[in-house]
Amino acid sequence: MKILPRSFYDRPTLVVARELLGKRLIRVLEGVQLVGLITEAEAYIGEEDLGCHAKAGRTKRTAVMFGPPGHAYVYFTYGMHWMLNVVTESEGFPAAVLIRAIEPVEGREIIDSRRSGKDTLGPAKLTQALGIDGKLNGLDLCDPHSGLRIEAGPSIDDKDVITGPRVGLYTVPEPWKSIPWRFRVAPFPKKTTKIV
DNA sequence: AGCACGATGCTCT
DNA sequence: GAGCATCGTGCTT
Repeated sequence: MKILPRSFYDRPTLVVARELLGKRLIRVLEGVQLVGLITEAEAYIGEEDLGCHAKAGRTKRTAVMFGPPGHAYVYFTYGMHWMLNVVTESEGFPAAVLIRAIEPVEGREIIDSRRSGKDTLGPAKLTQALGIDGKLNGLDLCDPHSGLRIEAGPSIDDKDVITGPRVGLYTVPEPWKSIPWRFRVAPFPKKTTKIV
């Protein structure tokens, strides 16, 4: 119900990436609401960041990142995968947060069937699970009637947040390759620790 | 459990 | 024409 306002996104990208953890990602697909809690995100910040698509400047593909905050930047890669990002910072400054993983909390049956019972921990996995593709590029996430939007969710304590280098930037030079702009919620323990 | 690899097409040089 | 902000499979330990 509490949709995140545009001011949430109009802030430093690292702050937005951290605070997106635990938020409710809502996708309305064929009239059914699917919801996942965001559990992993990465920041891509400006033309100086050589891991960010905006390093190439303003192109047809990166135009959305240069636009106003609170919109979806959805792009296609590896010949088969869609990636979901949310645009951050003021209009004119290209930056975004890649959503890398969700934990399904609503519409699980549909999500599971779209994933053939497999997990949603991975940027291409969650877009497949929620039916997100290039048609949603540029969509306003702050519009309560959008088929894709983000609402407030459970707060995540700092002690449960793990940071580290962004994933998959094999040929990106330092310091961008290793800079710790990845944020994820510590995995829920599968087993209680064995006491001897 | 961990690594290597192929799939597959769009974007920018 | 090269390079991808990846995933699933299949093979090795």
